[in-house]
Amino acid sequence: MPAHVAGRLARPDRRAPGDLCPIDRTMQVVGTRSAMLLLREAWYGTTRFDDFATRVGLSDAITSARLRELVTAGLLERRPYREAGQRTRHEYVLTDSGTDLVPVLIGLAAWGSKHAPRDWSPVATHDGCGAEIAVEVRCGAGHEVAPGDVLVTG
Amino acid sequence: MPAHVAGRLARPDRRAPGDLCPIDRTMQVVGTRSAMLLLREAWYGTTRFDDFATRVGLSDAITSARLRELVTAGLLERRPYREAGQRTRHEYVLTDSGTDLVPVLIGLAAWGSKHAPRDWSPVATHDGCGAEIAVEVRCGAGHEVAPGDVLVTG
DNA sequence: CGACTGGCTAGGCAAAACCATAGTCAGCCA
DNA sequence: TGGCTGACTATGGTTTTGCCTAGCCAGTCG
Repeated sequence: MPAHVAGRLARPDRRAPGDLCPIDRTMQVVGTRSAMLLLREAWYGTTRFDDFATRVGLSDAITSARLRELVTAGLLERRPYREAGQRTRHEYVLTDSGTDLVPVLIGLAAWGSKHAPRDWSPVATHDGCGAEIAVEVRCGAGHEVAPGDVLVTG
Repeated sequence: MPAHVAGRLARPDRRAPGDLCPIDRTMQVVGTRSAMLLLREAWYGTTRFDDFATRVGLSDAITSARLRELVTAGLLERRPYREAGQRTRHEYVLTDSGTDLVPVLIGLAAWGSKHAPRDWSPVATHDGCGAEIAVEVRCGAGHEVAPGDVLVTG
């Protein structure tokens, strides 16, 4: 069931103005495989340049470029740290803005586990409680909302 | 707060095997701007080729290629229809698999509205109830789960 | 002092994503 | 019969994404 659409978006043959769509705007920032996977790693707690490159399987050049983009876009913070007897280095950690994207990561993972299965997928559970987690669409009144029960007003 | 990671994924310097990550697998299918925006349109109820191309602002060539990919990946269904006095045409509609991706679309839209604002963004509400909608991460026991309270076992 | 390591930067190149223009094809309408 | 429309396909070109190799720089270890 499709959503219901009202307002400027309702005419089926009219192009939505370029920067009107927030999905589009988000995809301009994190719409590459490398950006999403680096964010996944940051969510997993990876902070060091080499670990990002190795664990995601990206070249140094792409890792460097993408991390810098994510920092300037405000999803990651680059901050100095010093281990004992080591010189100052930088670590990359998720900002609040980056953390706001975690539900999207979980949604992508859930879709992949269900619709593009392999021998095996990681499982995400509620730490402590132990129950499996999922993303849900809910309204402010607490109802669970099906994709067909959404009204998009533009 | 990062997630907690257990199992094979836990060693910080070990590359996850290529097809291990379901986020990666999903991004291989819908990881382009054009694919996401075409899915958005399908969710909005668009079904006709020209409307997809016009409303998303894509060239015919990309629209054609991407729609075909989404059909073969099982996210859209292409089916014939006939209007009165017209010849048979094809329409593209979301499958159950494609509908499973709607929470991701809503999550991307929510992030864009909050962190990449413009003059104006569309608003998604619960049709009928009228309250604004959001994506939430919840466990099977019904708890709302923060990104830092997730345990990923791989 | 030189080697090694972590964290990059630079150069060259292939593949994918995208655009613009133009053409095709089927059937209905005049 | 010839034109129009919806839905494509084809061609040529640019930009982005990514890989690989190589090099750099700072500080620590031998």
